Amino acid sequence: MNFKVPRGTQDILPSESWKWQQVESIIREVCDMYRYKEIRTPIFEQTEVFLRTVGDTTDIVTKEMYTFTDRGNRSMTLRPEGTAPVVRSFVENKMFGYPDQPVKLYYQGPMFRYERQQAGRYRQFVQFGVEAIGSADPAIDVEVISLAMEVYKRAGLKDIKLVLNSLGDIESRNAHKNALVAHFTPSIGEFCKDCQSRLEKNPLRILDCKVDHKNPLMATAPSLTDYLNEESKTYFDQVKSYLDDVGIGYELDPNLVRGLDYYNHTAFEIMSTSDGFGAITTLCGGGRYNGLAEELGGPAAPGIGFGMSIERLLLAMDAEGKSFKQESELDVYIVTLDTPAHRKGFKLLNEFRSAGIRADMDYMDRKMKAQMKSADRFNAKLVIVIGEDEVNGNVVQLKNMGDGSQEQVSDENIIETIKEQLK
RNA sequence: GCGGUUGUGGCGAAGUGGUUAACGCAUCGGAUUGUGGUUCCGACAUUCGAGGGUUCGAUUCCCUUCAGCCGCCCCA
Repeated sequence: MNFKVPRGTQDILPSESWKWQQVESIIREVCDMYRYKEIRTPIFEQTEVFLRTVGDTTDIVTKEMYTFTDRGNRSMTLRPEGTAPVVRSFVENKMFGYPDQPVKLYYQGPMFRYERQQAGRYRQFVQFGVEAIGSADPAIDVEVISLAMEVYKRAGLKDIKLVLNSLGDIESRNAHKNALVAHFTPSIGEFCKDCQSRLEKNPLRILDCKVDHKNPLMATAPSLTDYLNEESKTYFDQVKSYLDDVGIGYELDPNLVRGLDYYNHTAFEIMSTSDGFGAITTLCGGGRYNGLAEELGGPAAPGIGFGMSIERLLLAMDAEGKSFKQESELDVYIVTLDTPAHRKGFKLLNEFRSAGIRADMDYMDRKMKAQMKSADRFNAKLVIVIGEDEVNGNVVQLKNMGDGSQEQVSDENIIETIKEQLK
């Protein structure tokens, strides 16, 4: 029997995991800079949390959730996204009563969606996200966007663009939705079957259909922008001018729709424009969700946030030929020639590590030459050679791998000498 | 969920209905009895994703299944 990782999941091996750690430290630094604090919520929630918020007609809920019944006969779901759990926690822990408002949180961890895998899409993926809850200031929409852009900037990405839209408030959105349905219903038969189901589920999506885009009804369809009421329009204008103020460029896309029901007003995506990227170019998606806290049983608390996939960030870096630099793995590699030397080396090894020196040695009983090759492969700065003479003389040979120089050092002085050479 | 495509050693990659499954990289050993990144020599797949079938015989043909990749729906 051969075991494999479940479809759509992956092992992140040491050859990759160090890159993840680099991204994670960028995330921590940027969030610290913006004063966002980490929150860690469970990996599964009561199914109802997602049904009520994400929307029971959305694809996520209807066909992508990992839902199971636990032994207490409760319906649980592996989280498909991060916002609903965070807002659930906000309400449950009464964060609306915290003195420092808005509450600014970030999270990072695996999300689960049962989808067919393709480039940049997995069934378990890691999402980093941010939520600012409690403020309806358009400036904080821009703070959140700016935070995301800063992460990409520090990762070295250049080929990215911000795409922006306003979904308006509930009133505007419903007015527009009704107009769309009225516009398309008489002739929906001319459209593809995807569009026919979109008419029911999410009529806005008909507008960016790849199959029917040349249908004349598309050009004459009511635009969401025209249906924004005064308040929504004003809010959107303010977001745009704050973006201008901080010098973040954007592209307006009146057809930009998010796949979760809880969004209103600001909606945005950050996409890769790099060649050689697959069909999935969205690196980050987010928006405003006023009303979500109430939906989860809390007081009215406006919020905005985004989610970004670490996998896609790494993919975008590859597509742009960007890479983190790998540091030297080792300060010292200990080469030993026989059993007594191996024992002495092992003892020294432990002393080195206690002294804060990164050290390792051979455990495969390899010949000296092979041990030297290992030291080279690990990019060790120094090598210590121990043979019969060194054991008897209470000394070691200390070799600098950079310039090839070598000196004999007594056992008592070895740690001090190494630290000196590592400076 | 739908369509297309691929699956040979740690990695990359040839190949054929027939008895030894190229080659390259990596690894290990030796040339050099205690010193790395070069060179030379040697070793390294009872096995060709898994299961079944056809056949005297299949890694090569057929079926099923699993997985990867690309795309659709949708999304991070």
